[in-house]
This record gives sequence, C-alpha cells and structure tokens, in this order.
Amino acid sequence: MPQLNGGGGDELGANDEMISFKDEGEQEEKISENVSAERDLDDVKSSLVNESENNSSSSDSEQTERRPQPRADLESYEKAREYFTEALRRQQDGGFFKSPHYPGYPFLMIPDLTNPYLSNGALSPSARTYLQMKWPLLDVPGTAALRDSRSPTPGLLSNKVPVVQHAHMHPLTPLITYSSEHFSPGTPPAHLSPEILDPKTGIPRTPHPSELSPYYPLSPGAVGQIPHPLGWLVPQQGQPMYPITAGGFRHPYPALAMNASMSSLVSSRFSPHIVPHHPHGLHQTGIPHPAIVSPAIKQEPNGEFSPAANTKSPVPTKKEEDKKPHIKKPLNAFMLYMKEMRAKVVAECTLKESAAINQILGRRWHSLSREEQAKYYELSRKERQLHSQLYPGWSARDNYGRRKKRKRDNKADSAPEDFSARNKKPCVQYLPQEKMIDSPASSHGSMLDSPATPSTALASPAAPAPTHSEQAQPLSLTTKPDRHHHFPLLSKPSSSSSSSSSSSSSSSSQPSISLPSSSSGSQSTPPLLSRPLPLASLHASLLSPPSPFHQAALHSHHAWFQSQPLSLVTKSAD
DNA sequence: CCCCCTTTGAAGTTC
DNA sequence: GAACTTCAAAGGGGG
Repeated sequence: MPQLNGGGGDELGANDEMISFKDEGEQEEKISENVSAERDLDDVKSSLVNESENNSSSSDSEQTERRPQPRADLESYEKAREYFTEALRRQQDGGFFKSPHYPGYPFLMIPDLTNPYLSNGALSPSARTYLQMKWPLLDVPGTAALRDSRSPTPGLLSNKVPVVQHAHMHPLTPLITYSSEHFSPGTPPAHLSPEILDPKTGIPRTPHPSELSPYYPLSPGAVGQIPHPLGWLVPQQGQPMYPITAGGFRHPYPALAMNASMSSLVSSRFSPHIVPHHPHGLHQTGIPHPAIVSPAIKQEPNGEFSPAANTKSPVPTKKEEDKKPHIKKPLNAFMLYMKEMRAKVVAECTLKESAAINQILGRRWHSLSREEQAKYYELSRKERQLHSQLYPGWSARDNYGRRKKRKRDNKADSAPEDFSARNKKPCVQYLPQEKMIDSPASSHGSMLDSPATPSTALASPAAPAPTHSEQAQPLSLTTKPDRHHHFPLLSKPSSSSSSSSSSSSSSSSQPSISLPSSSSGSQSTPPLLSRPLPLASLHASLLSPPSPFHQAALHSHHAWFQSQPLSLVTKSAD
C-alpha cells in the first residue's frame, strides 16, 4: 500500500483501498453473516459495527508526499480524531445512514482544531494535512499546499479548517465528520467560502497548486487558504461540534481563535485538563488542545519531542516540559475502531467500564471482516503518515516515560487469573466460548474469508490478514481468565502476559498465521504475525447466528452502502 | 488523586 | 531478528 514508503507512492494505496468498498455489495451477504459473529456480544451491539465501518473511509488518497514541515501544528491531529469520533457518534445516532455517500468526502477538515497528537494546540497546517491524510478520501484537490502551510494567507488561513463540509461524510471519516445535524451539510458558510469550493465535493479548497498532492488536498498550506472553518464548525446552533481548539489557530490568525462556543466544545470533548490555557506552553494562542497532555503529565526527563521540529531547548526543564507539547502517538487501527465504536457499545450495553467495553470491542474487532478492518488499518496508516509529516522528528520514544509504568507483571504471578472475573457486567453474556473458528466460512467474509485468497489478501493490504487466526479469544468478558489460555502469548505478552506466558499456550496453537502475506508489503502491515491472530473473531462469528436485529441493521447498512459510490478499501485487487 | 484494568497495534528497547 | 515493553483511548473501579 501506499504508505509512506517512499513517499511517493502512496497513492497507490489509495486506489486499492478504495476499491474494496465496492464490494460491499457482496459484503452484504458476508456481512450478514458476519454479523452473526458479533452476536456474541450481544446481539445488539453488533449492528453498529458495520455501519461504522462502512463508513470508514479510507479513501485513500493519500498523498504521499510527506513534507516535513509541519510540526507546528500538531493539534489538529487529535482534534481531528475526536471530531471524527464524534461525528461518528452523531451519525450513528442520528442519521447515520442518512448520509449518503462519500462521494466527495466531505470531510470537513477540521481545522486544526484539535490536533490529536499534539498536546498543545497549535494549529497547524499540517494538521490539516494530517487529517486529510487520515481521511484521504477527501478529494480535495487542492491540497497541495501542505507544506508550507504556514504561509497562510491571512485571510484564509485560518487555519485550519478546511472544513469541508460535506453533507455526507465518508463513513470512516466519521471521525471527522460533522454530523449533519449540526450543520447542514450543504450549506457552506458564506463567510467561509471565499475560496473555492470544490465542485465535486463542495468543499472549499484553495486553489490548488498542482503541486499539491491530490491526496491531501487540504494541505496545510492549503489550509490556510481555506476559509475559516470555524464558521462551519460553529454553527449557529451553538453547539460546536467540533471542538476547535483554540490552539488550532495559530497566532497568525488569532482572531479566529475559537470562540467561546468552540472552546467549550473542545473542552467538553476533550479532556478537561487540556483546556486550560497554558500560560506558556501552549500555543501562542494559548488555546489548549484536547490532545494535549498537559504538563501535568508526568514527564520524563527528557522529553523533547520532536527534535527536529522544535526549537525547544534541549534540555527541558520542568517548565519546558510543560511546554512541550506532548505529541501523542498516532492511533492504530484498533484504537480508531474503538473510538468509533465505543459509544455504540456503551449505548448498547449497560457496561460502563472501559475495560469491559474494550473487551467487547476487541471481540468485535476480530469479527470484523477483512475489509472492514482494512479500512481501519488504512486509516491508521494514513494517520501515521500524517503524523510523521507533521512531526517529522517525533518518535514514539519521546513519549516513553510519560506515564508511569505499570507494572503488570504481577499479574501473572499472582494469580493465575482469577477467574473471579473482576467485573463483569451485564453485557457480556455473550461470550460463550467459542471455540471454533474460523473458518472462513464463517460466513461472513470477514477477514477470514480467505486467508489464502489472494484477493483477500490483497484486499486489504493494509489489513492484516491475520485475523483469521485468532483463535481464541475467549471473549468472555466476564471471565477473563481465559485470555491467557487462549492467547498465551503470542508475541505480545506484553502487559499482561508477562508471567502469564507461562501458560502459554495451550491452545494457541497457531501463533501466527501466516497469511500469505497479506502483507502486501507494505506498509502497514498488519500485524499478523506476531500476535495470534484473531481467531476469536472467527469464533464469534461462528458462534452466533446473526440476530435479526443485526441483519436488519446490516441490510440497511448495506443498502446504504451500496448506494454509495465510493469505494474505500482496497480490496480491489483482486 | 492517580493508577489499574482491558483491548489491539505500532514502535521502541533489549537481548 | 525475536522477545519484550510502552503508549495510544477510555472511563469505572479501587487504593
């Protein structure tokens, strides 16, 4: 796939990916079946999943070019994420289906509002880029500007917000998306628009230089050009959907800085602490970024983050630490999925504990079809790309130590897992033990479909094909004990496993499946290997028959999907 | 108030 | 290069 690899070619990926969605039609069938799998969780929950996924976008268009400059605006990234998330939720809530297609990917770009990654809010053009990358789908042609975004035009720039609003967002994009509710899609804000709207998408974009990569239309630079997003964001309605963080706007356009409403959003959405303006740390604007971790974080001694970019002095003092924005890691595919789906799961179940919910989400994740997962992998890949572009010097290592280390080792020793199951909440009934697996047949085409199948593999390049394997997840929330058993360890013992590993294995058997590679090489390969594959998913699917509910949902979903023009995932390959 | 828990994945570190 | 460790999100639970 496209990945970053060399830069250039990302595009490829894009295409591929997109394609896949097309299949969705087919998927329907599959899906339905898939659905069954989910059932386990509860029937209910499952339905949602599909939707969201469908949405996912990935269009791919990412640009390959990576330009390093951006560091400045980190914020946007996170914000964007959140936006997406919210958007999803909203969509889900409300008209999820309503929106029809992706066609242009309406993404809005969120202004830098939040840069997800950065803690502080600066807005960066790049952020936009980032977003776009994330959601490549955006068609905005004009992207190009990215790089220099900084040079914003004064007027336009605003930064950020490119919001492109579109009525429809890309499914995946949800992240970004705004819900239609909040804004009407169609209407572009007058004020915003000075720029040009993309005919296709309707998204405002700047005139793009040819330079810009198609993929990321909104490049940072472009961003600047874009009319002020906020307008969009902040609908008259008052609620700002998107938290724009002030941070987002860099000084250059202070004026834009979020207005109260926006900020409120932000704050609400984002963690509170973030909000506070930082005296020093934050952007000049002082706008806090949601993502930003405030200084509070315990930091480590050195924290410099992006070395490259930052000017910060090498030795960070505490103060500096504070200042330094904590650039968060880009979210991986699963995390993206979690963000999207968490709300649904929570709504469906009574469980509130994140740990329990996450278990459910983990299961669902496994039950997703390959294509679906591929979407997320693709998104995450793009995020990583963006992130790297935005923060060229950043390394995951920069964040090490911020958090206290947890010591999980114990677990292992201590007890063998208590079956007591810590918590279990209601939702979880499902969990039957499934055992089974996987067969691709599982019906849904979930990932599993065919591991071997070339097409599948291709399908999601990004995706990990692996899923198949997963064997075992116990799924049972309640009983977590299994976990170890099932997955003894595969490679990632990590946290939990530490000791557990001992148990290893039992079942696991297949530690890694090797799919033929789905890896496609590229990029992001999915993980297949090291961890056990998610057989669980398979199990799940097998286990439960699809509930009517699901199916219904699926159908609608599918239908919707079919109608949609777009294609997300790559599957094309075939 | 802060860490734990829990999930998967990516990236880092260690051996 | 395999194995292991951290962190990413999230939010109730518990110390």
